[in-house]
Formats: sequence, structure tokens, C-alpha cells
Amino acid sequence: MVQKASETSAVAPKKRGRPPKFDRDEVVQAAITAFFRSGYEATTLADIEAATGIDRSTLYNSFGGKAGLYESATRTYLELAEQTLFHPLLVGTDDGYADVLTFLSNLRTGLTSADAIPGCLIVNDMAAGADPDAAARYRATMEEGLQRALTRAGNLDDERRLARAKLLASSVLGVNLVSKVTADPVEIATAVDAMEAEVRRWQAEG
Amino acid sequence: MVQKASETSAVAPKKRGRPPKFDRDEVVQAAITAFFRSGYEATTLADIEAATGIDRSTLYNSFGGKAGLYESATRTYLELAEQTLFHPLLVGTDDGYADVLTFLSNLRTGLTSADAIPGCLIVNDMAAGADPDAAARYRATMEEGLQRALTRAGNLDDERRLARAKLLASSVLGVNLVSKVTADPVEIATAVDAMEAEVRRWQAEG
DNA sequence: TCGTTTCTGCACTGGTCAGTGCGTTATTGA
DNA sequence: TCAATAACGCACTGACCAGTGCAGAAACGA
Repeated sequence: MVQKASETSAVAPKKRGRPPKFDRDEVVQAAITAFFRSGYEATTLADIEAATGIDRSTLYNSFGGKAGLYESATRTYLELAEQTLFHPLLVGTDDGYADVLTFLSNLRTGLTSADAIPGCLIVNDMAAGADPDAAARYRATMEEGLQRALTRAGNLDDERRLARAKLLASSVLGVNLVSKVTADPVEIATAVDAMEAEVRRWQAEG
Repeated sequence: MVQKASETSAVAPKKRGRPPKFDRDEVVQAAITAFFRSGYEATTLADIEAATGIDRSTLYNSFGGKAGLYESATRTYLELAEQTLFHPLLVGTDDGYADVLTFLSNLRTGLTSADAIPGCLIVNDMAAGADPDAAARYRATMEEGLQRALTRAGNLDDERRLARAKLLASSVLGVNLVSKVTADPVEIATAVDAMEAEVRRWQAEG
């Protein structure tokens, strides 16, 4: 759903001992992909070793085991989603509808781009329930963002604004699921297009 | 999402040997609940024994093991969803919008009723990928139904009808996910209300 | 009542999994 | 060059899991 963020951490304070062979961000990114593919339960330590290139003892030392790595994966993914997708909705431009349309455009790009996972790790987690906190935060932030954007759009009464924000939020979750199920980028794009078309009609009502 | 169907099978032809102690429909229903709660992987045979009351050897003899029981569960659930939710959309009344509104009403009832699972087994499966066929069939039937209902509604050109059917389909999937995550019936009802409100607006455009 | 058939309940097992222990290797600072 | 430190990699393990084997129980027909 979102692209990877490969921002280098602050300059290292020159530690002693053997330096790590792996890049932490790359490992987390590989873990996100692996966990997305099979889910938390079905992803074995052997899978993780193969996907990330690190040994299970290293995984244990650096992330505190499978659960710790999963938490790192969901938190990293969630923060990236908030930055790239939801933050522009929360503090956007004067034109709320344009912000929503940009959001949908980013959603489509993220879901159909070849180097990103075809779906959302947090949405998957909603069904599995392995990290309810991340799921709740994801939903809350997205809905808040959509509401604020529609508020900036300005031509709706409270009730309709609330309803349309909820409708969009539900649809986004659904599209992420569809994306997980079908490998076809065209079908995903069509589903996002459908949302866009309706938002444009709301805009035209203005 | 849907209530259980406890239809008795055709009259038994009087078999020999010890009669089964369990009711097959009840076992499948209990399995649906158990698999819905934890997902396929995380549900152990011990869980199933506790939920259904049958021993694992019986499970093996009657359903062919854990995978067989899961397939029975998804198929039973899918057929029930098709009968109660999708079929009325496919062959409905003259008033296509009324059919969609009835569909949404049934969806809300199913999701918020106390004696049904708070979500959909097939939607959960979409994220896990344990039964892709059931997931594909669920989506296809629902979208087909929504399209036909909107066709019967009659006031839309092809493009808008397609887009709105897809929007509704995505939203239904999303609402099922929300239902799984939040225990609050009010929030689920609100999410369905939002869909209803928009459909009513489409209807009013007439 | 007795032989046949079917289902049940318990104990067992082979395999897989997450996690651990520890000798080895790589790097730093003195 | 050497002590200290930190990460690596291999082998191991105890736990748990799905599935199996089998003796006994419960029904039937005759």
C-alpha cells in the first residue's frame, strides 16, 4: 500500500564490537513483506531468515523474537502510512476535495506499484487480530483525516460529512482487501476509480 | 454476518452401527465461530474439540481433518450468505434501490445480532488467503448482485452503475472488517447507515 | 442374544516450531 | 598486538500441533 522509507538513522556514535551485517530498515521492510504474504501465524522463523537474510539468533538479539519483529513491522508500516497517506488529509490545502482525491491517487499508486506489497499490513491484521492497537489507530487516523478534509471542502452539513467520511473509510479498507485477493492491478485501479468518481460528484454538487 | 440455518437433512435411510452423538450442522456452526475468532492457523484441534464437543478422531472420520472442517465451514457460510444476502439482490423486485437498502439492512442485522459472528468468515479469509476460491466467489456474487439491482433501479448510465456497484462492494468488505475489529454494535450500525444514506441520495436523484 | 457395523475416547507419535546456548568471528580502543 | 565487546551461525531442545491406532461402546438385523 505504501512505499518503503529508507531514511538513514542519525549518525552512529561509533560503538565497539563486531558491527551488524544487516541494515535494520531493510530487515523490517523484508519482514513487512513476509508477514503480509502469509500472516503472522503462518510465517515461520525459517521464512523470516530466508526473507531477511539474518539468523534467528540475530533476530532474537535485535528485535526480541518473532513477536517483536512483527511489532516493529506494524509500527514502521503504520507510521509510513500515516505520513504518506493520512497526514496530507489531516493538514491539507484549502480544497478538501482535492486532498481526498490526492489521497485516493496515492492509495492507488501504492496498491498497484510493483515494488510495494499489494495491500496493507494493518488491514490484514484487522482480520487476524494480532495487533489490535495498530488496527484501531489506523482506522481512527484515517477517519479523522477524511472528516477534516471534508470539513475543509465546506459544502456539507455535519451529518452528511460524517456519513461520507465513514463510507470512504470503509471503502478504503475494502479496496485493500480486494488488492490482497486479486493480483490484477487493473481491477484495483478500477475500484479506486469508483471512489474517485463519487468524490468528484460530491465536489460538483458544491 | 449471517444467522445459522438449521435445516434438517433429508430423512435418514436407517444406517447400521453406532449412531453419531453430534449434530453435523451444529458442529459446522461451532467451527465457523471458532475459525472466525482466531483464523485457520491459530485455531488448534484442541480449540475445535472444546468448541464443538467432538473428539479429534471423530473430526477426522467425519470431516477429513482440520482442513476438511474448514472447507465445510467456509462452504456452509458462503452458501448461507448467498441465500440470505446476495440472492435477493440478484433476483429482486422492480425497485432496485429498495433491494439494495434491504440488503444493507440485512447486513446490519447480521453484523449486530448477538447470536451471529461479528463479521464474515469469508472476508476474514481474504486477508489470510486460506480459501481463495470462496473469497473470489463471494466477491463475484456480491458485485454481480449489486450491479443487477442498480440496473433494475434504472436511472444510471453503465459507467456510473459499475462504479457505484464497486463502491458499495468495497464498502461492504470494509464494514465487515470494522465489525471484526470493534465490538461496538453502534459503530457498525453507523457505518452501514452511512452506506444507506448515500444509496438513498442516489435514489432521490432518480 | 449375538455378530456386524459404526462411532467414540484416549493415548500416542512424528514432525515442526519458536526460542536458546555457545563457540567463533569481526571490530574497537589501548 | 591484545583485551574487551558485540554480532554471527550452527546445533540443539522442549513444547505444541495435527494426525493416527486401537480398544471399547452403542446401535442395528436376525
